[in-house]
Amino acid sequence: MSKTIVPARVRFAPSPTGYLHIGGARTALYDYLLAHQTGGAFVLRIEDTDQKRYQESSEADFKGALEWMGIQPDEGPEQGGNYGPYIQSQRTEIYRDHAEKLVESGNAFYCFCSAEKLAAIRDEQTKRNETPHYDGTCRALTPEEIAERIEKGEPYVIRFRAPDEGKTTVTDLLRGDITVDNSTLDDMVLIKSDGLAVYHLAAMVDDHLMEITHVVRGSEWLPTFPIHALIYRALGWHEPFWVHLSVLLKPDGKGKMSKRDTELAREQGYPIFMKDMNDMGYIPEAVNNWIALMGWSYDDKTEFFTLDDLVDKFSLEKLNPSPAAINFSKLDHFNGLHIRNLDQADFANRIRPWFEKAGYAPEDEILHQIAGAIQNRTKKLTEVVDMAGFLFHENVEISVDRIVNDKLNAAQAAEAAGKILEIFQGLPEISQENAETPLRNLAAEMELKAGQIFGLLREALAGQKVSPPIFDIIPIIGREVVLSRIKDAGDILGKIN
RNA sequence: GCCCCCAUCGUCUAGUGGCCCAGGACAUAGCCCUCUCAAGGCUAAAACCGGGGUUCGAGUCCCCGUGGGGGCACCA
Repeated sequence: MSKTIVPARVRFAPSPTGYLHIGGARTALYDYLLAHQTGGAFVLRIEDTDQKRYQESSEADFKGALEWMGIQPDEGPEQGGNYGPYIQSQRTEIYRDHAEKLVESGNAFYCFCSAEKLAAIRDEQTKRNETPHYDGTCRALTPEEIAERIEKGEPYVIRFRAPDEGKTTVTDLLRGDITVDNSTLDDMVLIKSDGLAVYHLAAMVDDHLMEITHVVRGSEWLPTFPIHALIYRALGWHEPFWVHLSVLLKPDGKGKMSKRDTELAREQGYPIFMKDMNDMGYIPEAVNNWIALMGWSYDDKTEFFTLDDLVDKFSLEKLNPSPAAINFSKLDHFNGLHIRNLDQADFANRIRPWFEKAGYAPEDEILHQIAGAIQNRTKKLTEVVDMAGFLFHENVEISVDRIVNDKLNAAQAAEAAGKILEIFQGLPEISQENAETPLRNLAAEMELKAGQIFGLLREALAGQKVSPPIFDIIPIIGREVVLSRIKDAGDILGKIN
């Protein structure tokens, strides 16, 4: 396996316009894996050149999400580094300088066309079934004209001058060479009339200046990829390795996640945003594993990976260029796997907040026992209170309907409860070893199935149809509670006829 | 409409010309285990988009078609 020998400097460069979602998290994860595998650096850069869409809360959300995933940046706004500042709004001058350089070399030009005019041109072109593109009006302006119009205070942008003849070939690590006709390339805006750079310039300048070796980004950048390479070349820079990740599709495979799908998923208990993962009962180990496998695979067998495994085994070569539909039921599966992989003390700590939120105050010893009883039956942490909350209750409310049926009437049930009570009272310690056989014998004696006795007991102790194993429950609630609950159940059943 | 990318079970995928009458996982169904629910074990059903090439031989290479996705902003 050819691993990247050179330490990779990789950047995760989100735009602070909302919450970090699964797709962004995947990019960040791959960035982290590549950086750590090669002993390079994982850089966080905030791309906030669009003040209209800016959301202040975003940066904290990204930070929190990465922290939760356990993938901290090595360099970034918070941790600093030798290539800062790491926030693009603080690098405006740098982009301007490079835009000027491109103008001087003839690779960019000033453009005074108004937004209205541009829109009109686009409408025309669309009507004629052409690809909307800049019509080149300002390409031939003389330096004098330009100086004059700037002097007059006319707003302007700086556009890249895309070549209009020939072809451009760029190389994506997953797809190989991609060649386009230069005639299909547009004169992209580099500097907006507000003086700020747009992505096409800012990201290229930063990637170069920050010595990024691998640009890992979503495939929505494929159409403008040639422009980006051309900007690098126009500046005389050596290109990084380009990796365009496949898009993540919604679960039915039809299109990428939209706002509506996001809400639908939420209603069904599935998270799209990383911030929701924890509240929805998912643990980061599982989420990382799950996310890593959407668009990447290791071999034909292995699917369970810890973060460390991933750092060790990740490789760009095994990335899959085709779009992948999100599969939430697989997330549930991985969550179960990773929960079971936790050691019991760790699991106990993870479930503690859930019981606390429900108003219980579990002692360490009790919590540890509960953990042992429910760990391998937990898929999402959201379930733990439903499964084990009754253990904290003063009393449980039994359902007679679940006990009494045409195979077992109330009188028999009451009798059975009484017998169970006698058996337990006669035992110095109620454990599986010394109680199971007597219970089974009781069932045989009463011509009942063992399941009926255990079902009755379960209802008496838990007030639930489903619960952890009875002999796991008993030591947790203790002998006194066990006896009194059985007695209560017997009393209730005894009053029915 | 134009440009670009992609194409193996319902879904995620293995497969880099013979090891593939295609392997694994999720989900689904059945069975076993079993005090319930899980977990675990076993089994079943389930795919190489179509057509042309190249080759002794194609899921694997090439072309065309079709389908899916992405993009076409002074957003990223």
